[in-house]
Order: sequence, then structure tokens, then C-alpha cells
Amino acid sequence: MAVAKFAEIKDFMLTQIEIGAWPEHSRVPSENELAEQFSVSRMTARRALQELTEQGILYRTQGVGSFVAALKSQSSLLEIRNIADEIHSRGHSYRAQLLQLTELPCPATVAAALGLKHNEQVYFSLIVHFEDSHPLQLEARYVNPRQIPEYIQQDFAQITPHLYLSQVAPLTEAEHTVEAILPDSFTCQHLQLKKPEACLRLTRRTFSRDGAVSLAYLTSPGSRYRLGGHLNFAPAGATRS
Amino acid sequence: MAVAKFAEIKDFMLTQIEIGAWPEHSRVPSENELAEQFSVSRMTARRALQELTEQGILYRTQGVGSFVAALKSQSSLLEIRNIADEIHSRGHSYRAQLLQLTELPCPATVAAALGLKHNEQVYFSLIVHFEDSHPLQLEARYVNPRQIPEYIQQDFAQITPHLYLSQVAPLTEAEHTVEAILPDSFTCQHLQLKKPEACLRLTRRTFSRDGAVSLAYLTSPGSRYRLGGHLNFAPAGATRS
DNA sequence: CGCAAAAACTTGTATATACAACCAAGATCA
DNA sequence: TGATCTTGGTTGTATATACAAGTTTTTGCG
Repeated sequence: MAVAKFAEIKDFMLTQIEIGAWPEHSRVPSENELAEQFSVSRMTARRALQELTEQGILYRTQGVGSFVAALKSQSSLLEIRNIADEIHSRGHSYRAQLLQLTELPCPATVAAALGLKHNEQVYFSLIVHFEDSHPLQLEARYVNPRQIPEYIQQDFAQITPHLYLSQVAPLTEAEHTVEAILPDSFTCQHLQLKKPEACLRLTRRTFSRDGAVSLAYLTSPGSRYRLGGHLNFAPAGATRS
Repeated sequence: MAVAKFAEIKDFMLTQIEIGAWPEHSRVPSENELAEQFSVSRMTARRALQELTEQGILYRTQGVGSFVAALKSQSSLLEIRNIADEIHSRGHSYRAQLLQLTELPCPATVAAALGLKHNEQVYFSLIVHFEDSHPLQLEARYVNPRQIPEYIQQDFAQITPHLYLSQVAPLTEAEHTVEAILPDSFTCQHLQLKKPEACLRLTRRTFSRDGAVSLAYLTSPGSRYRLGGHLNFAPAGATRS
């Protein structure tokens, strides 16, 4: 089977919703109607409805029908976004400046986070991400050389470390913490802050199949950057499976 | 049917995993094995496996089998946590101090967020949440009086506003932003900060069926509070449906 | 022994069917 | 009119079956 039938039905329904043919909270075809339209069994039509419901696209009520959920429900705070994509999606231009790409002895905290020995060599990169001409984020990243031996040879003017790493080492886990800090003078300098202002620091540790891959500190000025997220629950009365 | 059969199978499997009988990455019974053990059809056993997979508890590979995923994968940044629970779960004591509970004319920004008119009356509460004896978070909350007319009569020494609201008005959506700010002197005072330090401010807007319910500003010192999240992907090679 | 083919097992997709649970609207009856 | 019952439509659960597709193990042949 080239592509599964239930997936075709999902695609169709998603399209209807995206082009606005089926507005929010409007009723969508029932299981039986879809089954007939697509010449499939009810169970197959049901699966399409089911999966769209699990994705928060629809909500269903027993005895009543299936409906289009509020549309805004997609993004998630935990979505691992590429900052380049994020900037582009705002319609701004993205540029990265590589400040350092070296090998250095592992600080104790980094060693613990990456499962290395203290003072063992570790790769380190320091990059400033620019939105238009303003520095938006300072990225300090430690990379496990046992897992990514070629890291130090990359050209990070072409590709962000995050994107490169996710291509080379399939991500299995990511761990985040978000903190508010006052940046040190070094960070202030690279973010072009004349005086220290509150910054968001996102610490991101990523794991591949064989263990910790990298530890990144992503620091952004509070005045220029925020994290946003949106949660959407099914409207009252909707069933949750 | 008292409780669905597929749910019983899920419960059984979750128990096995929780008590450690089925360790991480160990194989779990196949669809056919479960079907026989529980005297159900393969499709019913399959559903249990399927849903546990969607929840990230298991991962499956066609032709190979189903396996227990890494256990740590539960929490989410976007989880709407009750701060009292959060503190209790750290083994500390929680206490709330109500500073204000009044009605006041709606500021323009709040009016926009809650769908009210400028200067229309709005409920406002100001609460400090303590972990042991230290202030951990200052909660400033505006509540839509059209939706929650009894808000102003509650005893928030007994119940957090968030918990009260979620009991009274079923949540349908929540919207968050996370920022780093330098607090004003008023906030510093209530968080017992001798001099301003970087703070995390979580802005949370919640919606019920009939529209925006409340707008809360949750401010915590960066030195005492962080947001953490963990994402867990299926191990390499696992299928994603 | 080494290699390839076959078999066995696993998950993935799809169908047809049956009944349960729930809801809304219409029909019926007092 | 007003309350109750019935009926049809919808989703929810469960079964038995069939075949496809992928992996691992076994078998058998050269």
C-alpha cells in the first residue's frame, strides 16, 4: 500500500480545516459518512478521526459527533525549535557569528552532565545568533567528542549546531531548564548590552541512543526574547480517550 | 462494561513497569501473547500497546516487538502545575499569604487579555507563595467577574486560585509566556529581595468554554526557581505512528 | 561450513460485524 | 400543554479474520 487509507482521510480532513472549509467548532463528517465517501470500512474512517482527535485537531462527543477544535493549539514550549527557523518564521533575517570552536578541558559541571571525566577534552563552540542586525542569543555549547568526533570540523556559518547535531546523532531525549539570570560582562558584550539586564537562559541537554551528546547554554536578553506556549484542551463535554 | 478491557491491560502493563518487573528497554508481551493471557482478541490487546506507545511508555518496531521506553519521560514544561503540589513534591512545606483580594478598574492590557472593557471592574488577587519560610513566587491575578462572580469570596489560605479556578471553570485552553525581568521595588519587597535580581515571570492566561477566565503574572527569583522539562523520543529505530 | 531459502513471529493495515452507551429530536399520550 | 417514550444517529468497545511488511530464526542445500 503506497500510503495508508486512514492517512489519506486525515490529509483530506486537515486540508479542509486549513483552507477554512471546515471552520472551528463546525461538525465534520461522521464515521459512517467518511467510510462511505472514501469507500472504506467504518473502522478505518474511525482511525482517521481518532488520530486527529489525539493530535488536538478535533474533539468528539459520544452520541453527538466530531468537531473541529480551536486552531491555535499547535505550538508547545517544549518544541525543540531551531532558532534560525524561529527567526525566519517572524520574517526577519538570520545570521550566525562563530566566536570560538575549540577543544578544551572539561569543567566539572560539564563533565557530570555529559558523562565525561573531569578535564577530559571536550569540544566547545560559542556562537551569537542575530535577528536582523541585533544579537538575539548567545549559544555556548559543549559537545561530547566520543559521540561526535567530527563536530570541530564543521562550518557553523552554514548550519546551526543544533541542526547539525540532530542530523548526525538522532535525538532520543532532550532535557531543558529555563532560568532567569543576570549575565556576566562577557555575555553582555556579545549580546551588545550596555548594562546588565535580566536574561533568559535555556539549558538544553540532548541525548542520543548512546548517552549525552551535548550541553548548551542559550542566553537571550529578556527584553528581546520570550518563550511562548499554548495548550489547548478539548472543549467542555468533549471526550478524552 | 464496568471498565474497558484494553484499559485493564494497560493498567496491568503500567504496573509491571512501575514495580520494575519490566525494566527499561525490555521486551513486553506481543499482541498475540497479551491476547491469549487476557482472553481478548488481538485487536484489543493491540489497542493497549498502541495507547501506551502514544503516551511514550513503550516503543514498538515492526517485525521485532514492543519494548519499555526510558522511564523519565513524563513531565512537560507546559504541564500546568499547582505550585503547592510542586513544593510538596520537593518535600518542603507550602504556605500562601494573601496580600490583596479586591475589585478594581481594569487596566487596558488586562482588559484586552480578558475581553473586558477598559476600566470595567475586575477581580484582583495578590498572593505570595512560600516554600518553607522563603517567598518563592508572587502571584498577581486578574479574574473575569463575568465568569467567576464568586471569586472574591474565596479563602485562598485554603486553596490556591489556580486550583479553585480549575475546579469552578473547566479549563479549555492555557497560554503561557516566559520572560526574564528585573522586578520593581514592590515585587522585590514581597519576594524579600534586598536588591533587584533577575526573575522569571510566567504569564498565564486561561480560558474556559465561554472565553478568557484569568490572567496571572507569576514572578519568581531566578536564584530560587527554574522551569524544567524533559522530552523523550523513542529510541532510534522505533516506529512513530 | 557458509550461504540462501524458507518458516515463524512480530507489528501494521483493513474489513465486516455486533452490541453498548449516549444524545437529540420527534412522536405519543395524559 | 407538558412530560414521557421511542427512534434514529453517533461514538465507544470488542471480535474474528485476512493479508502486508519487516525481522529473526531455522532449515536445507551446495
